[in-house]
Amino acid sequence: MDFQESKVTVNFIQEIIDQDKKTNKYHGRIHLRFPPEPNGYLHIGHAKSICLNFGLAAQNDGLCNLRFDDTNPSKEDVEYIDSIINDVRWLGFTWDDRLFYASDYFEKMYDYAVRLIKAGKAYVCDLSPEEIRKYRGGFKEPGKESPYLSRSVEDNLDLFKRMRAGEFADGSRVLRAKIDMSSPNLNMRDPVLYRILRAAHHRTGDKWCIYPMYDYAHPLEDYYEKITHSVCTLEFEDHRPLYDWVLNTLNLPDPPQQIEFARLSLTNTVMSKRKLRRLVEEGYTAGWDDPRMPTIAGLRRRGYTPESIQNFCDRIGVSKSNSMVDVRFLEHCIREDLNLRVSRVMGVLHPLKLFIDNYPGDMVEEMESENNPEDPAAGTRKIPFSRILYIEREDFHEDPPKKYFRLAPGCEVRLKNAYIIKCERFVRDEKTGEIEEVHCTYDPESKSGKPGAKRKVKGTLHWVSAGHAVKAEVRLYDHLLLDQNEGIEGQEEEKDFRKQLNPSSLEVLTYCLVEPSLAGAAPGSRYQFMRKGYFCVDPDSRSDKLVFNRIVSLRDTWDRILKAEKIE
RNA sequence: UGGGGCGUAGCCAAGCGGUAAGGCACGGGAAUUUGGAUCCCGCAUUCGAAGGUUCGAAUCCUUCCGCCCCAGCCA
Repeated sequence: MDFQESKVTVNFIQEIIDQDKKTNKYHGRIHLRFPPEPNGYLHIGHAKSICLNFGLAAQNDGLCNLRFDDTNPSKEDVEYIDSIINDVRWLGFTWDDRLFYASDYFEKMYDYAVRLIKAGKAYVCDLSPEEIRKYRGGFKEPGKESPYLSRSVEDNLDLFKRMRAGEFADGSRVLRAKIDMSSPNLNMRDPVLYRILRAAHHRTGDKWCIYPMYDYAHPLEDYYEKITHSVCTLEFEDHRPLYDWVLNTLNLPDPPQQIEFARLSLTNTVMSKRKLRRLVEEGYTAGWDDPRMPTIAGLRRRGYTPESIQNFCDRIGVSKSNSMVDVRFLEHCIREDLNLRVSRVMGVLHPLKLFIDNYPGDMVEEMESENNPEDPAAGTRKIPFSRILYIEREDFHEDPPKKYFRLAPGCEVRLKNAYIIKCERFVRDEKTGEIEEVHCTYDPESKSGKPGAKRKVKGTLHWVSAGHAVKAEVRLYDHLLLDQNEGIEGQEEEKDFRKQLNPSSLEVLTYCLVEPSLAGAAPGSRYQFMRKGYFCVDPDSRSDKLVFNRIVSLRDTWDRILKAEKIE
């Protein structure tokens, strides 16, 4: 009997859903939403939320909406709407016709505010922003009631209508909830529901000059869309009583419930919008889609697959404890994915010329190579081999360190899918002292596939044929931050942020040589450069100038041995 | 020292009164025409700490300690 591996992930939110299904809360319906504010680009932290919400919906036969929480026109822009839609779709999620905007509900929300006023639960307050702050009190002192608290319903109705009509200046009045100025939860001290803000909205234009605040708008948006489980991040925990207050005070049936989880933090990575913006605006990175950025756009350009990101998000788990996930786990996820699906090719990043002195100068052989040892169906291809080759500079050592099993004088090594060669001598540039050429002889009997190839040789090198190789630029990326920890959000000094930046997060290699099968490789296509890592053709790539991004290196045991010895 | 949360290995994270899953990282080994992938093996006598309840506690109770969030007309 063949059990289908169930893909249901259980976390504390799923447990709540299970319970709600059992009690038939919401009549068995499960409906979630991903509600970004269109004020920036999506990043891997948003991906966690996207995968959570859409994933929970999918595994519960529910639905998940995409909704723009566009209640603050002064910070928002259509540019972001487009990028967010594109990114969520790229990640692999669909919302059918359920793309919504909070701004579509402005009229309804206004009516509900009128209801609150009529119920004596909201009032227009003329206090200035500074006065409101003073009246709010502090953590230890209770707040004071607004002098405008006891305005009549009629006056409030009139004033609110005139706020909407544009009779008052920005900031001169607000609509406030009438709750409790002495609440230990500052969010309940008569929070602002509506403010006057003359800013052109990207969707409603100048139709409105008052805009609802998040705490008032969000529960209503959820209610209008018949959301059942409103998942958000931990910092909104304190707002939940207010979320519930709005719904309960308006006496709305089947009120959605807010559930909070911990946002994602990644080691060696910046995640706050503010810092991401600084990276772009101060020119540390080339833009929002710079392959070093943890934005969806950056990861996409870097070469990450949507599947690997989804898998990562599914596997890190969901909880309420602030956590810092090791970025190496993300790297593991992309390696794991690409290992199975991507073709192996040979590319030399730091070329060193190698002559096979006993190989005929006019001969070219086509060497057969498996495209992917993990996937026989990927087939094979031919790679030209000739007398003059290039190998990786680090694959030759005139005086090899111990445990080194690559090329060195007098030593034998195998050229992948070709011959076993022996190093006879090398040529050094007199002026620079740099090694310019390595001369070898080959064993004609050792051609790959032939019986003579069966000999044990300690190392295998990748190579390209000098006369056939294609030039390429390769961009190597490293973590944005040197530190494992991002640093406490908002606490660190400006200069500390700069100090944390990795000065060598980008290394551009302008003269690399790749095998000829890569000529004309399309932007977005991914390969494994054998022994080096996974690479993706950048959009900057042209047919006459290939450009590759290194997605992630291969695990490098040799590198670890070297580092371990350095420490000893 | 007001309120709301959170503490299980280096990092995530299961666990829901019956004797510490899994993954990443790390270490060792096998095999290998990628020092990749794969495969084995190891990696918490203990769950922030101390008391208590219980035959039995990471799970229940008490106290303490540590960390995070909140005083926008941002979300």
